[in-house]
Amino acid sequence: MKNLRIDKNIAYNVLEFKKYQDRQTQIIIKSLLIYFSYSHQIDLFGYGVLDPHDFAKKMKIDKDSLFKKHPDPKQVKDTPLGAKKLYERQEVEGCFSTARVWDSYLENALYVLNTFPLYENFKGSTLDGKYIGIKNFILIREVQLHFKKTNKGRNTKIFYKYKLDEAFERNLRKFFLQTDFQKYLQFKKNNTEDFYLTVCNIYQTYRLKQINKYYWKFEDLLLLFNISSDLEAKYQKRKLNTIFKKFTGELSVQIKGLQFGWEKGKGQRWAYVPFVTWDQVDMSIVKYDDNKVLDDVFKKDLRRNLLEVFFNQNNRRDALGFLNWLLDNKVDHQLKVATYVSTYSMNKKVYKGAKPGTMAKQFFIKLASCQNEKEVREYF
DNA sequence: ACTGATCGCCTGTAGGCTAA
DNA sequence: TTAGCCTACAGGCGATCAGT
Repeated sequence: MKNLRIDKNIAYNVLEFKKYQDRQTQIIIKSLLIYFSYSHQIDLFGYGVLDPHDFAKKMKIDKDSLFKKHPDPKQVKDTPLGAKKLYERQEVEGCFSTARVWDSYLENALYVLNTFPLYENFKGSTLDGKYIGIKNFILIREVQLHFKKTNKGRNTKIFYKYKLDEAFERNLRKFFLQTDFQKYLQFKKNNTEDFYLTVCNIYQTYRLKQINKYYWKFEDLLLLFNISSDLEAKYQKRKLNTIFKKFTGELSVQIKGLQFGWEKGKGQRWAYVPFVTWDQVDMSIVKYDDNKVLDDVFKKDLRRNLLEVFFNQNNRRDALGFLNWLLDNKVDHQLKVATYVSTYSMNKKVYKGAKPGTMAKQFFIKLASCQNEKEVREYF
């Protein structure tokens, strides 16, 4: 799993996540969003299933810390009933009822994600004046807790299902940031994953504009790395330098010529304005990379949409059935072409100038000529 | 077989000191 | 101020053992 596409909002708003209670909760929330993006990308049969054990393993989180009881769950804080009544109800009705208190670290994180929107400030102007505003966006719409008895009724296995917000899902398709999942996990170990996302975001956004330098505010970086504001400035700078050093070492392959440095601000005695630069990238390479990624996105999108159609026609979701259905051009041909065309139109920015209907027909003819699953995978 | 608890090792980090 | 070196300490992780 090399390339992971995530919603750019996550990178633009890394500092926003700091408002979510404690560090552990922030880690879980961010990991959930990454995990959702990851699942959305790879899982053809993805219904938004969250198995806590798999989640912990993939995201390298200690599973005990997920099930541990949160000292100050948001649901308890929010209730007008008071904590005592809330827990009494759970006691009476059982924890597998609507009276359940979502008070483990994981469930609290899910609760927070579902009830606590991110905000974005914006400004604009009209003919006769200016305005500023705040808008919110939420990332998941719905969370369900599923439970079933296992081990002859002795244990209860739980897992969750979630529904992503439409806008979030759309962003995963169109407005995304490319990251390296392994690198993300690696930086998470040192609590520098936020900065990793930020750097990726800056690089990918600015290189398109042919800009190869970006300045930060010193204070913002301190906040990002949880560096105490009481510390003497030179020590703060030293900490930042050790982090910079690590990043240049780790990312020299991905970002050619990556370098961090300091400049003097206006009238400052010492250099305290941090910046990052990288080698200017040839635009033709950028375009080629982008097209490759977008083509990949389109195909995944198409696969997902075709699967929906297959499900609606046959009311089952088995992989083999789907494959056979795909390869047989006699079945639902019109539907398949229509699906191709509608998926295409959602991605049309990339493919403008071509005729989707013709492309669709050619696509399915070539698909039908595949001999086995391996060939299908290579082509599609 | 599966789960939970504990222990100790290892790694990464903070912070002090010094030389340049 | 910066860079390098050193030490003390905390948190993460795997190994091991005990209980169901």
